[in-house]
Order: sequence, then C-alpha cells, then structure tokens
Amino acid sequence: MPERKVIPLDQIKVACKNCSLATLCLPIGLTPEDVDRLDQIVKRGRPMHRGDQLFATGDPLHNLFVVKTGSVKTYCPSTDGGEQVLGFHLPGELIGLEAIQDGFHHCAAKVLETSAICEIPFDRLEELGTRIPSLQHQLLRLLSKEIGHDSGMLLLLGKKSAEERLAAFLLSLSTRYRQRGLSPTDFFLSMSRHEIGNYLGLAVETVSRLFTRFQEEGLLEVSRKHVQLRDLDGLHELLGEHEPYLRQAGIAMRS
Amino acid sequence: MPERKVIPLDQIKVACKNCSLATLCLPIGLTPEDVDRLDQIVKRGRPMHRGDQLFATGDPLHNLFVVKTGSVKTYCPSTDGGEQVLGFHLPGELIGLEAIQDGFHHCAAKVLETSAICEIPFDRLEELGTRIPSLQHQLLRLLSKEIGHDSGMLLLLGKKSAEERLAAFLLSLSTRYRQRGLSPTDFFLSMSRHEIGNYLGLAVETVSRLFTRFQEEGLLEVSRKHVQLRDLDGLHELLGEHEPYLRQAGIAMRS
DNA sequence: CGCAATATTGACCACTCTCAATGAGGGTGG
DNA sequence: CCACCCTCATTGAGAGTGGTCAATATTGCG
Repeated sequence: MPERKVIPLDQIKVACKNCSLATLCLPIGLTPEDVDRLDQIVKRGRPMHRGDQLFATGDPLHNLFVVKTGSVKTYCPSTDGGEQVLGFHLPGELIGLEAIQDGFHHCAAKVLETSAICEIPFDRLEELGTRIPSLQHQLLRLLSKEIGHDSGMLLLLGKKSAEERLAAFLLSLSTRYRQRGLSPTDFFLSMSRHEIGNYLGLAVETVSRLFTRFQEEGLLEVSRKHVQLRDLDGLHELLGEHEPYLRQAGIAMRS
Repeated sequence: MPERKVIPLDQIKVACKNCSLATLCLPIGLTPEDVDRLDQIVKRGRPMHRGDQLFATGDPLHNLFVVKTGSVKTYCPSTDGGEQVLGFHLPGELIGLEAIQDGFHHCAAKVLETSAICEIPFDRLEELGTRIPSLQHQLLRLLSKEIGHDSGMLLLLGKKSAEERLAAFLLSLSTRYRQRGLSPTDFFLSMSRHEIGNYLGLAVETVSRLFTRFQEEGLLEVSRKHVQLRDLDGLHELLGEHEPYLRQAGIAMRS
C-alpha cells in the first residue's frame, strides 16, 4: 500500500464538515484531497419530521443514510400491519447497509423525531472506495461492526430476561449518547414504549412495568419520555455473566 | 470501471476449483487471471474433526474460513461455561466476517463433524479486492447478506413462538442443502438438540417436544439426528405472516 | 375542550422453563 | 463381545416469567 500524506486522527473531526464524514473517516487516515472528494458526494439532507420515511421495504438502494441529529428506526413491516423493529439509530450512525447484498432495501426506515439526515449515494461511495483502499476497508469495518452488534442482540433476545433486555437497551443508549458528547444519564426517548417493547421482544406492558420497577429500585427516574439514569453500575449488574460480550458488541459499554 | 474480459457465469463454477472460490465468485464476473489469483491465496484445509476449533474469542483475524464439507457452529462463550450459539454454517458458507471490525474475532467457531475447511488470508483477500472492484463489491455483498440474515433471526427470536422458530430453522437447513445440491428433505443434523435450542433461544426439552409433535402431525419424521421433512408447505404455514421476510433473509426460502 | 393515542396498572392465563426421571446410543475397556 | 458408563434425547409434572385482556390515567393535538 503506497505511503500517503494523511490527516492526523485528532484533526479529522475538524476536516470533516459533518457527521457523515466523521462516521466514515474517524478511524482512518485520509489525505485532504480524499476527504474533500468524500465531502463532495455527501448530500446534506433537509430536515425531516416524525413519521417521514427514508426508504421502504423493496426500494432500490440509492443512498446510505447517516443520522446527523435526531433519530431513526429501522423495521420490517409484516403483511398484517405489525412490524419488527430492527434498530434505533442515533446521530452518527449509518443506515442502509443491509441493502448492499442485492441492491434493494430489506427493511424500512422511519424518522422518530425532527431529524437531519445525510445521504450518501452508494455507487459513488463504492467507486470512491476503489480508489481509496482505506475507505474501502472502513466500509467493510462498518458492515462488520453491524454484524457484531446483531450478534449481541441475538444473545439478548435468545438468553436474556425482560429485565436484562431493558437494562441493556438503556445502557446502549447511554453509551451512544456519551460517545456523541451528550449526557449519558439524562436523555429523552424518541421512541414509544410500544417500539421499545417491539425491539426487545417484549409486550408494551412489560416495558412499562419494568420502568416502574427500575424507578422503585432507584436505578433511574422516568417521566414519560424523559429518562435519568441514577445507577449505571446497578444497571450493569443486571446484565449478568454475558455483560462483557454485550459490551464489546456496543450494546452496553461501560464508561 | 474499465471493461474486462469476464468469465460467463455458467462457467465460473468450472473455473473455481473449490467452493471457497464459488462462494466468492459465483455472482460476479471475473477474468481468468483474477480467478487464478484468488485461487492462489486460498489455502485448502486439512480435514478437521468434531470439536476442533477454527478460532476462539479474542483471536486476531488471520483468515476467513469457508466450509467445504461438513458443518461449523459459531458461538459466544460466557464466563460461566455457558454459550450463545450464533449460527450453524454449511458447505459454501463464509465464517469470520464479524472480526473485520477491529481485527479480532468476537466469537468462537467449532467444527461440528468431520469437515474440510478452506482458509482465506483476509489481508491478502482485501489487497486483492483493491485491484478487483467486483471482488470488493462481492465482499461487501457477503457482509450485507449476513446483516440481512441476522435481522431475520432477530425477528425470529423477538416475535416467534417455539414452534415457529423450529419450523424456520428446519426450513433454513432445507433451503441451504438444496442450494448445495443435497436433499432438501432428508438430512442429518450435525448439531445436538441442546445446540439447536441454544441457537433458537429455547430449552432442550422444548426442542425435543416439538420434534415429537411435528412428527405426530405428519410434518416430518425424525430419529435422533436423521430428519426427513414430509410436508414443506405445512412447515411454511407455521411461519405465519412474517414468512416472506424470513424467506428473503435466507431463513426459510420456498422451493 | 374533547378525542385519540400512549402509558400505566391489575388480574388472569399460557407458553415455555426448570427440575426430575427414564430411555437410548455410542464408546471404552475388560 | 458384552458390560458399563456417559452423554444425549425423551417424557412428565410443576412453576414462573411474561403475554393477553381490560380498565383507567395521562398526554398531545386538532
């Protein structure tokens, strides 16, 4: 691999003018020209509102999406009006990777609150990747990370109790908010109880009861969508012996 | 992208001397030289036996693995001796993609029966990818497919009853065997009931009871590890309204 | 202000887990 | 070759987690 003049890691954040680029560049070294080329293909999205759809099941893959602000859920709708929530996506996270396999989206994506979304034309990104090996590598890494995360979720749904699932979910949000410089203990849930339960394989009522119980136990305080985590260690303890695995899967990272 | 002389799809199977190459080449067009270069980096593995480990949690990523014959399970061990089975891998399937994210394996892989396994040094594969765009694309597709499959499993574990899970599991095996030219209705389970239950988030006893019930209902005949599916349509009906989604996720494809 | 959607809480019940015992194979060594 | 053991599979009985159904807040929005 040829030696290239690279931007030091701590300057990339500055060089990248938006979080789409940060997501793609952060762990790699890119030349200023490369960053510029990448910057050129990213489309800054207009603001979107609760319920707006990024893509539907079966749509051809045109863009990958990066959440700039706000939040997005991906889900797979079923014929009877039900759905399976596949994930919640916070600022900096990349959406649409599941569509690369055959060029069509296999799930749908909806904005949960007023959000800013960036679009990255996948064909141009891939073409750029052929010319920038480290970008290509980073793309593979992002896909691989998604696989690792999914494995953690499989563990959660396959082996964990309702209590453990909700604790893991809250800790996951906490970690991701912290990574983005937001409060890891005080945030608003942009998704409904129903969506949380759907995501975690639980009934709405169970989620609601658990919130109440967690509050009674002093683990957190919750009022509708506003959550304040009071005892992160206590929540971690609920995860049990699989906690290290969930941690590395990005589902419950400790500070 | 420069125009290249490519091998027609129906000849690739011939050009590819083993199934590792088939997995990587099948959907793409490669020049004879490219196939040859790819062929050169693949290491044909010696036969392995039940219990042999391909890699353990935390091992650095050196090779991706392709099952040539036999079967492999990937799982994440927990500190207390338990484990979560993440997947079963049949001939032609690629293993180790979860390690690309940071160069370390996040799960372990064990051979379930006497198997032949090919190894592909990942760094050389990736380097080859920088020179063969269509190979790079195929790599991305394989990762993406894995993500799609995991989504299907999340749906299965999050929303489905024990009955639906086992039906989906059996149909998944059926489909994959058929794709490899083996009988889709008559095969041997290389994994134990315990491993099946672990994978599906069920207790061993539940799996056993379901096998018995399916047999009583005429859906299949089972004797220890030998399974004969008698009513594929009946099994499909058990999946319910999410069946189309599971199908595209490669979890239960209809013939 | 009032309707609709969302959340909470309670009572009941069912699916599946756990515990326990039995049975069937498969391998090893006498 | 058989006896033994150990693992795996099957089957039954009881218990518990979490789902379902239903009623009642609470909130948001037109």
